[in-house]
Amino acid sequence: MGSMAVLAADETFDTLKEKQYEAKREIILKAAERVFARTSFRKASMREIAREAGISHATIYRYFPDQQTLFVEAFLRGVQEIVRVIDRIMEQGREDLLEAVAEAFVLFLFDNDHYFKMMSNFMLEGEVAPPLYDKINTIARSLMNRFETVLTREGIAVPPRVLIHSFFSALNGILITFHDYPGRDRAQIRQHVRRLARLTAAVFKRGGTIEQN
Amino acid sequence: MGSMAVLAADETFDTLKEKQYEAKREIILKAAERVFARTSFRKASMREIAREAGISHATIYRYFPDQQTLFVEAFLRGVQEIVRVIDRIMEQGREDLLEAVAEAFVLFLFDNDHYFKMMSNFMLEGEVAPPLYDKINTIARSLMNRFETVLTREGIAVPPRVLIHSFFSALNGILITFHDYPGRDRAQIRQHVRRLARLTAAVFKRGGTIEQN
DNA sequence: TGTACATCAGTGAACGCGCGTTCACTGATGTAC
DNA sequence: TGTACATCAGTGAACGCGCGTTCACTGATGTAC
Repeated sequence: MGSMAVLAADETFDTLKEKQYEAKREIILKAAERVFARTSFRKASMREIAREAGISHATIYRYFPDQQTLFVEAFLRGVQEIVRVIDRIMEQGREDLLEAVAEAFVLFLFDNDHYFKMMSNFMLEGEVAPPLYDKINTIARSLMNRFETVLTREGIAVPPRVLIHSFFSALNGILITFHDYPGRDRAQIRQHVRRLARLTAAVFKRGGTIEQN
Repeated sequence: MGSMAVLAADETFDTLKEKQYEAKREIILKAAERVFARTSFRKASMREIAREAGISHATIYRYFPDQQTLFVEAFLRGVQEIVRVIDRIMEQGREDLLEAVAEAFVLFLFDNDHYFKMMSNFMLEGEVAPPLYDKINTIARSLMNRFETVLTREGIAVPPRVLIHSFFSALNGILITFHDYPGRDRAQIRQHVRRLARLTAAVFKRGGTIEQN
């Protein structure tokens, strides 16, 4: 809607048509995300996504060649947001920067846990086309660059790549390990995950200056 | 075969029959594990497991009520081994105990990576019957107890539960994050995972004495 | 020892389901004259 | 302005597949007399 209200000066029928095409893709992607969030991405079927978008399931194939492409695109859209979230935190220049970044990272993926599930799935099953692979890696790398920046600010002079990897891994591990902590409700788990992320950050701050072995 | 060769003194036809029944279950479970290892547990079908065991797929249902039960039982058998592996290391009483334990844990799950996949799946999808849940938790808890013991030996007096959780998470995270490190072959990834595990152990040793925040 | 019967492990065929994807068609919109 | 035609987004129905599970049956083995 919003994108249609304002027309650029050089708008032509063709560019408008293109925009409409994009807008429709967008609608399908959003519908997919809603279905992922509601159930699990593993159970999300083309039929249900279509129902959510208010169209026939056959229509989806006018906009996406197949299911995998649709899923991957939805995933990438969402997960890129995380870099923006972290950048916002880094601009604040707070005392407990590493803790804050760790917390933000972990809570984002906890609150949007279908992204984390999809990520885990891609990482574990690993049957993804190379271009997707590259995109995922680009995101991962830009995350790790940010971790590196913060760790450096924390006084760990040029932390070795392996240390960044360990830290990144540790945060991912919290999410997978406590995703379904038994006997606790979601709010409690969230709190626990938050605490673990901050603790992990503190541990790496303290213990991060390591001689190679 | 081996189990049939020696008969106990009080063997009866009934106990023998029972043993045969158990032996057949065992054969199916082993076949399942082989199929998991060869492909992915997600693609393992009842038909393929039956083929691997040299029986009809209908026969499996004489020994297991359904697929989920079979999978879970195969998983539990395998994954319990990890506690034994770690105990063996702890008995050695070496200098770098925490590193060695971390390495053993991570390499076991790397080399038997279908267990890790199944574990992740159970944790993430979380639709498992309560009794299974209890068993998984029992294993997880006994692992964490061992980590606690080692961390204590390392001089971290009574490490708080959250610290153990963080450490355990960190190791799991290494496995999921670098499961499919792009552009490296399996041997290289194994080496990297090993290094990360040892580094993580070192970081937690150094940075583990933390005031609560 | 021999015979009729019962049991039950093992099985191939079939059921039923949900799914991703394709097909053949419709009808609204745009285009040419 | 009106008419014949072309395009193409959108669709319901149908295809084909693989799967978990069940069914009805077989035939080997054990049991009773």
